[in-house]
Amino acid sequence: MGKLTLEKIAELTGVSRSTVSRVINDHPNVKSEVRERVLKVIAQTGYHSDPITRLQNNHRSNVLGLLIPQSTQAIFTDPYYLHLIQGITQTSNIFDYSLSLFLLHEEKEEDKLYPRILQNQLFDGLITTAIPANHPLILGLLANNIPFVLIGRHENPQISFIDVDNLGGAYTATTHLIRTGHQRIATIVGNIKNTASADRLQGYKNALGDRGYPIDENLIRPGDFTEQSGYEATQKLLPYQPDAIFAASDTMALGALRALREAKITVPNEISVVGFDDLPHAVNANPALTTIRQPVKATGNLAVELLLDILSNEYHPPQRIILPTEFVMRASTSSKTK
Amino acid sequence: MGKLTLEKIAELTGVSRSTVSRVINDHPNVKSEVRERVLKVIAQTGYHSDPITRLQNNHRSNVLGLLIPQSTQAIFTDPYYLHLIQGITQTSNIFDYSLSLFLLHEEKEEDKLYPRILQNQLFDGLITTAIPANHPLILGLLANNIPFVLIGRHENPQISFIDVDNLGGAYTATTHLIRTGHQRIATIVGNIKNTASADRLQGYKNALGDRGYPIDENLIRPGDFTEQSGYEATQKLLPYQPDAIFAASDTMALGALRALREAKITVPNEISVVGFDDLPHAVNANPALTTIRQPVKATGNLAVELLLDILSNEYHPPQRIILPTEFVMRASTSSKTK
DNA sequence: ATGAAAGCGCTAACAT
DNA sequence: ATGTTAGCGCTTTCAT
Repeated sequence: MGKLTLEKIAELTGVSRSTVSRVINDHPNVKSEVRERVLKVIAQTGYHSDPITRLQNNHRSNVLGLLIPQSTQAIFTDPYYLHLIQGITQTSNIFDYSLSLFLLHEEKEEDKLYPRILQNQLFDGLITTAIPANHPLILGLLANNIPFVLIGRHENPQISFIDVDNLGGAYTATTHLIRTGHQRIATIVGNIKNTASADRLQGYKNALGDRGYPIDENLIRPGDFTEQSGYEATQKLLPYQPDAIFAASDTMALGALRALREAKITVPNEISVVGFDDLPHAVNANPALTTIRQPVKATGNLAVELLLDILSNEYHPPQRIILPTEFVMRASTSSKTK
Repeated sequence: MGKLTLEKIAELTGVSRSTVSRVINDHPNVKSEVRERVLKVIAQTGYHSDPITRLQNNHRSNVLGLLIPQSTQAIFTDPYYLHLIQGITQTSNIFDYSLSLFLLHEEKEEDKLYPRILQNQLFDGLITTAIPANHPLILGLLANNIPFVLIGRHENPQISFIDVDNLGGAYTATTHLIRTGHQRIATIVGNIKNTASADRLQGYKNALGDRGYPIDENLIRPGDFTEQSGYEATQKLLPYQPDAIFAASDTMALGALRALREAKITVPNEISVVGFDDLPHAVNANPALTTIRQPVKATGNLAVELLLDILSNEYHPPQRIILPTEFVMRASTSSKTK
């Protein structure tokens, strides 16, 4: 038996290919009686139109791509991504899109993957994260007219993105530390390729500046969002005697707590620690972490909705969405003002 | 300017479409001088053949699908999958295939995803894990002639799979415990949907049986590969006074250690503990875990190679690959025979 | 409302 | 070695 094609269905129903095609695509111009007949034959035969040909003609695959430009190792060990991906997966499935996660074993494989992503039109739109501004992939996506949304802000006004208020969150955290009487507030910065890191650092600086506090470069240490980097940064901070540490992620804050524990420095009595994210491990930390909560899963949900919105509209002005953060006070901070 | 097509390239070069097509597909029958000219024009224009049309004609997308029928939550918190996926990603990239991971937010979304996977011919072959025998997806893959390999053995002789010697590994672990004088050897079983769990349990039983030891159902406890399940299973085992516990995964063994620590039972003096996997957290455990090492990453590597082999051969008898395990002795077991 | 026919961009069988 | 032609399965004008 030959493959079941639109043509066969047409033959069996006694109509033309065009009519069958119209039925499949929900075109209005089909007499309902004819539509019924066609649908019945389709059901009986178990016909499915060839997805590749449909893709060729309709430019719709019902697949969304997700690219996180990090090694799988880095992605899978970062609870932020876990939650983000969950949000993205959830909403994709709700809207009947498959999600396809492109994975890199090592970051340097980017060079091979990106051209493939740009060429392969096997997904309808792409979600991507943490890409440096003016990264070639971004330019390629724009040049090839591939619909995409970024997670993380971007200067380019043509680009739709969704981000959280990193600046405001960091500002709030730092201000709280100032208000509660801390004098030497240090910060551990995240991966600098990430705009979120830059924003959190800027929020920290703004808060200090607005209150007339000096910005001491010795109290600013680089990290890369890993626990280990928080640990090491803290060790390097200790000689400068900070009385508070604002870490740009909970995971790094956990590293800070470990370093302080080893140095026999009590938290929050001697040093207050604030994190960022409020992922589940923040509340399980010892002491439970004061942190800035960002809506990670909602970010993923909204990224998909935004992308689908772009896909469904012929005309789509770029959208820039910034989600708010919340300050969550737990046990790792105390007041020095009494 | 219109879209760059094969036809345009032909025109610009002064040859026919067929010739250009032959150049692109590395057909032998092209005079090398002509080939050069065509390639030059292609390079100059930046032409890329339409991937969708190529897919339609060649049935090759250079994309491999990966489906792990678990929630993203379960996948991302299981170090086994992390390593497996790394292996798969690595080899895919080496062979210039993109890897596309299909994700489920909740397991019940399977019903929606599977039909899409079966229809969408957007990948050349699929790798899948831990699927119960005669799962509808398996039947669908067979019925639709979609090339796939399973990670984990399967009865059906048409199916190619790659697995590790779970039976032998469990047998070795249990035999070692017997040889070192343990009398009441308990086991914590993994997720029963998984053939690996069944095999490890069977290996345990075989070892006991072969040495004339009784099989005591009280010493066999179900788990689901999570740390928590190992913890709970151990608590339920304690009343039956085991002197050794063989856990079907390191993660569950870690849970066992935690339960024993809380119960003030010393390992390995009072109870010996053996895990399975030898993922990095095994050696970092306290005490370091005696375990059965399985080559997780190699499993992923080989799964891809096997799949690519199937894709490249017109005739491909199903292959069944079983990788060996190794017994790794560390500090969580001791001898009772002195 | 329906059908005929052209077209999508490519491959491959068939000529020469 | 190269060109001509048909064909893939569908959508979409353009007729009627």
